[in-house]
Amino acid sequence: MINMKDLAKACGVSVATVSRVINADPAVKPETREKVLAAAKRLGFTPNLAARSLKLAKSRTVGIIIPSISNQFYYEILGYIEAELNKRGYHLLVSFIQHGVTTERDALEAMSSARLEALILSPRTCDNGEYLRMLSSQLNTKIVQIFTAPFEEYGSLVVDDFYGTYEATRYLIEHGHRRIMYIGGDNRAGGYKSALEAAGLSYDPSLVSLDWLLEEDIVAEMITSKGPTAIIAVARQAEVTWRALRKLKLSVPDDISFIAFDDVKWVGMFDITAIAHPLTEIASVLAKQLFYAIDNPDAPPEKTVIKPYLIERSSVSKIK
Amino acid sequence: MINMKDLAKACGVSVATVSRVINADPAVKPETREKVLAAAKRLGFTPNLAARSLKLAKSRTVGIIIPSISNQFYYEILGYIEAELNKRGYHLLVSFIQHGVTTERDALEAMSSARLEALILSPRTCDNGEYLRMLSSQLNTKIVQIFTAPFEEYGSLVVDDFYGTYEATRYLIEHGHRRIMYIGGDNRAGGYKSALEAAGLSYDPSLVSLDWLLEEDIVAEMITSKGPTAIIAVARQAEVTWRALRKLKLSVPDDISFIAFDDVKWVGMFDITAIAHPLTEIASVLAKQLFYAIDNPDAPPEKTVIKPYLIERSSVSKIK
DNA sequence: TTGAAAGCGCTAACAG
DNA sequence: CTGTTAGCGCTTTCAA
Repeated sequence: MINMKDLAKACGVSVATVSRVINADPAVKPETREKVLAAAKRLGFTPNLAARSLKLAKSRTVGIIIPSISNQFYYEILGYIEAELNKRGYHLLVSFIQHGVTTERDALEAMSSARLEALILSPRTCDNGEYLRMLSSQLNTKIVQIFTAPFEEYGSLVVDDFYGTYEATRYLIEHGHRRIMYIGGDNRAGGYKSALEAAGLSYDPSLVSLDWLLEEDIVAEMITSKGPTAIIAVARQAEVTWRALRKLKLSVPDDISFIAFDDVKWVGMFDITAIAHPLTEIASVLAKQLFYAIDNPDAPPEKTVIKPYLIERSSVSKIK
Repeated sequence: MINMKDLAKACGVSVATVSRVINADPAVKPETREKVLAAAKRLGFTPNLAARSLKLAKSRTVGIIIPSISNQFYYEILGYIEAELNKRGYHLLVSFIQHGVTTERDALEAMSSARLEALILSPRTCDNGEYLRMLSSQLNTKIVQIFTAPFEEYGSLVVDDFYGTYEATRYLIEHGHRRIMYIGGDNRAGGYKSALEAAGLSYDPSLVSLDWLLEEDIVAEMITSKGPTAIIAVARQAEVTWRALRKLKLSVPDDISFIAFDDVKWVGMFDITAIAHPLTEIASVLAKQLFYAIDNPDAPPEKTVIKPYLIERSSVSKIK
């Protein structure tokens, strides 16, 4: 591969000059610039990232660790982020957590040799705090937590789950529902309770399941025994619940109303009212936050909370 | 950040020895190895990828360019591939093509400075042939085409679409269907025709649409006017067709049978019989092919064709 | 406006 | 078994 030395020779200038041209240093005589640029194009010169990284101690690379769950969003965000990075000449290094195959720690270790300028991840726990601290302090990698943010000391971008569940519940109440079942995580249950309270309804714990590994049959059983008029179900549980509804041959929204938290493809295909994450907003805020952190190494970490919103479709009926 | 020199000093050995230990060179006295390894762990040493890449003229990095369409598969494959790369200490650099934002060319240019050892992509056309040739010859990047393979000269891994459509058609015929509609791309239409012929049925062009940008209403119109007993629809068209069926209030499989080409999430949720790509197989073959090409730079490019398979669900009825 | 030269962290001869 | 050393391609200071 052709390098700066070759290019310099071909142009009859020094490597220093070539470097200046490639890096758009204005202190180069226009004619020289033209000459070098032309030769670079003709010879197909591409600067060697490794050499540059080594010299500058900066990789122009951002890493992202994708957890096995919540795939959907990550994927959609990925493309957007990469486009933003691209604009600034940055690269995107991706690492996955695969249940039973790779852990977050593996991903972190894999990433660390790349001397990332920033790292996007969704830490489930504080387990790798020490490692992250090392990345952050030793390698100067800016950490941005997304969706989940167990660490106080790093930047974060999370969705207001409380608000989302609150909205879903409020919407159902507004439509006349009183016996509303909630099947989801603990973190979002608060919004459910809160909306009930706000409407002067009592909270019935038997209408709530916080079990993450819930099975179809159990949900079906819960539905038959408790007889809710509406259900809010989150993420994977939404899928399980939907299957349960089909198994029970309950028609939505005639027999029962349904709201899914997380507007994924199948939810739309079934015309299910959903709480959605504004993905492009998330991605754009993420990109902004990322570069801000990179450009201002000493600024305190930014923390953003983004509100989800309800997409009204046809899975909720009005009860008089 | 701590480097080999620091580590060497801390252990009272030379950088060469440290390098040997880090690279698992067996020619190091066990005690020395232990000492270095312990210090490396204690001090949190991570080899600098940039320096190594520069020195070895190898990046231990594989790139993948993700086209805006056919997202689903890419995403599922991504995680798998990355796991394989990880096992060998390789990294995965990802670039996206975004309609109206980034072109394949942009992605290629972004990637080229990373000195990839291999590049996975789905070239739609031969447009960037020259650039790929440069990557391949100058940077020694091994090119692997996936799903589409317009270039003869590089390795490829494609799915036998002909076979998939053939199987779907055969399956429907076996179930007694005679008026089968096909809505999909030109490339897969052959299998449809072929299966009809094999069954002694005549090919009716009015039952076929090869329009990639088909609209729901047009499909609905086609269905009403032609009255097929079964439909095979591909990828995005499957979605459009499904919506059309719902709009027509046709019940599947009672009123009409349906097979989707590409087993994506929603297809499963609707319990639709589908032609599926064996994603884990694709990913594992891809990984194998990738490393084979990297490890054997002079071997001729491998070309693999993978057969899709039919997942029997409940969207096809038997006609007597 | 340009060039010479040092050095980023690592690997791999080569020498011992 | 271990150390010395050159050099990968680039940026940047200093000097001209």
